[in-house]
Amino acid sequence: MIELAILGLLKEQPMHGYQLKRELGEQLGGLWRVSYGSLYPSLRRLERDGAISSQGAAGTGARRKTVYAITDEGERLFLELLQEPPQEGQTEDTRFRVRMAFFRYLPPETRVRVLERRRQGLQDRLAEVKMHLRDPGTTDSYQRALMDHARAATEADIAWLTDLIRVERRTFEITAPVGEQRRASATLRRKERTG
Amino acid sequence: MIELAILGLLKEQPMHGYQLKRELGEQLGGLWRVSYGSLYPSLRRLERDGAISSQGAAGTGARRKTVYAITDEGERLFLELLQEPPQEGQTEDTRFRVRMAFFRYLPPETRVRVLERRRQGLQDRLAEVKMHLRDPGTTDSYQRALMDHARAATEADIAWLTDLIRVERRTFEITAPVGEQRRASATLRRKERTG
DNA sequence: GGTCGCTATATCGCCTCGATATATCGAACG
DNA sequence: CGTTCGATATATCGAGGCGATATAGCGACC
Repeated sequence: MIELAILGLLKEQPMHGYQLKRELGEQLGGLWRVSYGSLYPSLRRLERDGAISSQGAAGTGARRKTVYAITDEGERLFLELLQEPPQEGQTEDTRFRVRMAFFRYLPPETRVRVLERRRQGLQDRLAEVKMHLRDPGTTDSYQRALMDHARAATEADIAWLTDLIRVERRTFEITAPVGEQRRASATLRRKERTG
Repeated sequence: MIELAILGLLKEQPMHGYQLKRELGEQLGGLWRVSYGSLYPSLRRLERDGAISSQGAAGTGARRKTVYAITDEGERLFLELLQEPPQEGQTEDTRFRVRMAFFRYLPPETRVRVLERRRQGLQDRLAEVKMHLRDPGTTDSYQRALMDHARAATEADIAWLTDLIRVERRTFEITAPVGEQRRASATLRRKERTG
């Protein structure tokens, strides 16, 4: 997940670690902040895997500024991570946010697919929460309040996504030529079963 | 955080690991699910620190059922963790949820204090998000949509908390005798400066 | 001229997580 | 009767995330 964010920023311009940390805070609107303990090991991994290249020097001592740039392999990896299916862990919320922050690099068709997968995930979660609310075993008022709030928040999230999807589809239909449009609609209709 | 949840469940009755994992999913309404990779090491730590005690046996081979029970030290630790000040990390949301699931073990006065600290944290976050929204540098429509959604969600959370606090205060004022009430109000007014 | 705070890289230990290994048990099936 | 399946139950592995902290050059300010 942090790899996706790093690659997304390096796609715009080469940067050094410290700068990446700041930008990650600003670009993503404080929605997520990385720690050095995650950042530097990730840079090592990415370089090891050939997704980024470093060119050190420029500055003495602690002012070294090891500048990292994205490679072709990195560009490929970026697009792969951007479309990756949801992993359904507890970090999935953050993962989705980071992905959406770089949506502009995906074609409208793929954007809609990612958004719909996310919505499906939330609908599953909503069903689960509702089931728990129906369970008469949970009598603790605070636990019920938590669940009810989770229900409301999830419903709001779903409504927001539905709106986004609608807007995205409209852009898509205006932009795409007729042939493209029909093929894309078929894809959209098919996706529910395959996911 | 997982320690708090384990202690909270063991407070009600002794349990073995597998049972704990199930209960954590049910009791907390699917708001959080623990993995074995977190559960068993945590049980080891808690036992090492004397917060829980295990009494193995009962069953042959893999059906051992190592039953864990909370100790006096565990009860002390539980209350300490339950009131612990916010750490402001990315896991703070989950931490708050787990804490609130065991609110019944805290006196109303302390509950209000925890809720208000949480609200203050969210207000800080809201201010940050709003600042980012005001920044004209962020032109990406998806990033702006994310921030605006974060704003709305945070505002909804704050409103929810405000409501909870109001209800909690009312319960408090009805329950507490006059002397208690005055002392408690002073504590509440003082808290902003000390935190 | 001292010290405060920002820039910058790096590492430590602890914890979390998903996956997986291992093994027992009851029920279901033919 | 055997066997196969799924639930119960404990445990560990490697990869990775996180907060704290170390180190050190640097400009600004009084």
